[in-house]
Amino acid sequence: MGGNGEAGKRRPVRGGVTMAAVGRIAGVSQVTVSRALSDPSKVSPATLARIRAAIRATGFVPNALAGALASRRSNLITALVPSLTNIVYAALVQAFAAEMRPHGYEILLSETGHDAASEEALIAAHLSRRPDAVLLTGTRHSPEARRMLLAAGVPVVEVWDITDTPVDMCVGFSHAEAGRAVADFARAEGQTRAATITAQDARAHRRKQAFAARFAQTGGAPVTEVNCPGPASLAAGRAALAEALEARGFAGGVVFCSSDLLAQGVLIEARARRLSVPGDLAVIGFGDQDFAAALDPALTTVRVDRARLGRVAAEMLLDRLNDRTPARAIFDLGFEIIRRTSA
Amino acid sequence: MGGNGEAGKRRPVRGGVTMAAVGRIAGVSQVTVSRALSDPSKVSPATLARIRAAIRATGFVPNALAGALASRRSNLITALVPSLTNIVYAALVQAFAAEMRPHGYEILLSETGHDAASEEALIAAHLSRRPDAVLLTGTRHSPEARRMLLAAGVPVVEVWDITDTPVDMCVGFSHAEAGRAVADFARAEGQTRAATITAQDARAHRRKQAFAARFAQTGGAPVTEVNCPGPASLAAGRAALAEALEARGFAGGVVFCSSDLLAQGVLIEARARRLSVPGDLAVIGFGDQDFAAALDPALTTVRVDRARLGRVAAEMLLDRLNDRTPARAIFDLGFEIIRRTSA
DNA sequence: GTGAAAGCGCTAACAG
DNA sequence: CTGTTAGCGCTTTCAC
Repeated sequence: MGGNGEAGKRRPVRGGVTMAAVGRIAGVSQVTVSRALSDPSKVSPATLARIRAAIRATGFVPNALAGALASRRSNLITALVPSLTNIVYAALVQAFAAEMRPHGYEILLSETGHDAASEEALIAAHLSRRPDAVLLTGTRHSPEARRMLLAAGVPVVEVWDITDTPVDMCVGFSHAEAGRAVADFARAEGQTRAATITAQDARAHRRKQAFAARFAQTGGAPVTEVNCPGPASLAAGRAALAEALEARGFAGGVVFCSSDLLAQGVLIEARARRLSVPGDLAVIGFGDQDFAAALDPALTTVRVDRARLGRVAAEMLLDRLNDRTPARAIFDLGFEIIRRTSA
Repeated sequence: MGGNGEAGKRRPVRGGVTMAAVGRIAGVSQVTVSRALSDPSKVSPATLARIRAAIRATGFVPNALAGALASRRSNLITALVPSLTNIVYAALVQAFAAEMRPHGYEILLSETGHDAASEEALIAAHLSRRPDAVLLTGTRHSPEARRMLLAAGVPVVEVWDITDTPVDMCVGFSHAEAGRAVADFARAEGQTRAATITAQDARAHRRKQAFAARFAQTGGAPVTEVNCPGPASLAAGRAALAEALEARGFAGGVVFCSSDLLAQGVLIEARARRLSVPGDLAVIGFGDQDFAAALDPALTTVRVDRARLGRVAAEMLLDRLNDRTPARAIFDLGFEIIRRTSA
């Protein structure tokens, strides 16, 4: 006992103190309480003090639902990402939220799970909350989704990819360009044979396709393409390398993985097979995650500035929200190949 | 040009179609539209068809703000986690959201950043959205935070830790117990010297303290405690081992890390120093992340079923939301030491 | 500096 | 099966 825990208790009364109640206690009308909260300078110091005391005494927490309904501003930003457990998207959201919160915006976050069909339903669900802005991952959306977004009339930013025809604005980089750049890098290293290991992710597949096409076009051998069934993981990377080597006739060369995690799995599998890296196997990851540089051998990979991506997305939205015109509506953030020792 | 991109366009009219407008088109009153949406069986097939046609024609998206205000149900769950980029919390939220979404609940997510002060402000901000339930990480909250939560009168579940005095309900495990169990494990292995490497995290510190106390109490040497300044990372793990070895007089034995990531860093640093694992250095992680089993040597660690944690938290909340009494308000999920080869 | 009145777009009774 | 009447708790506008 003791404490106010009361574990297991039933739910008490809901919906608490109102501005009207606070006003009654402070001896003012409800509007004055509203003003005290939204713009204290419009209220005399004396009444302000009484109102604040009443707020403290009652534990008043304003009802943002009512406020949003009346003002037509929800201070809510809706965000849709493929996965929360993928560090790439988590870091992006983290940076985005950190930028938006100081401006009074809260983030309503949902996972789409790489599933195009569910995105539409989620967008509808989110729009029903009347967000002030929307953040989406990727630039491929159903026509109906686009229609709803346009009809909602709110700023929209699509991240992690770029397109000439965003719903509103976009910030990211060209995945096809990235794939080609890696192919050129590998060819320049003198690689003639290549394999790709790709997790289930639309953008990863675009990188892979561009890589394979360019690699072959520039004189490399046809690329061995291994697709992992689920999300990226160490184990999937190990299994994929084993498959490439044993079942797909890949005899060594460069391996381009769709994520650093996959690449780490490849590194581990290579060590288990006594293959030298980068001698027998040159390994290239994607994402430049924290651990990439600390691996042994250090992982050569493609860096995308995820935190900057989140910040830029936030800035674009804030520009629109404050009726400023964003410097650019289509922002190519680019990428960078980080050469370390694995390739 | 082309497409409906119109990148850079100004914001069009906000606040869209209302139920009243839909009703006007369908030749019914606004309430009938409401009924058609909430319980189609209460509307005749003929009018239902007309209403649906009108909804499609107008692109009507219901205003959940107004609905929540009127019904006093927001279908919103508020969740507060220390960090989104920490896989431990991300996985928990993922499982939790997956369980809640089919029941019509959306998740408003915020990061507290291990900062107790900001938690209070965030709780207030979240409560202003009138959530139907609240999920919090950890069981240590300011008195004011507890007061607000209690006053809100909504179900609350605290996760990732347990206490006898939850605000409402909790599900997790005892971090002190976990620390002691690891100490016992290490002592049983014949370890007499130990070091801890701990990231900045209140619960990690509780595990460490319990570990150190138990290790010494059972005859082990005083424990070398290294605290990392920031969040866990591979690099931090490497640096911490170096510090223990070079500056803190740790001469080998068992190393208990507050996360698998840190442990992986230790493994890498050990290899770089030509220390054998588990011979010179026995390494124990925490979390049993995906990669733990795939490392070489495979990492001995403490497993906590994060997905189950999320599911159980959701079930507890759903019980309350449906006026059922949860089977238990305090749920000890336990943990398990997974013995692999690193210790 | 303060208040009264009128909604925001919906749900919840209560009639018919 | 359908409509009418009241709000939900705020912000906005216009008075004083």
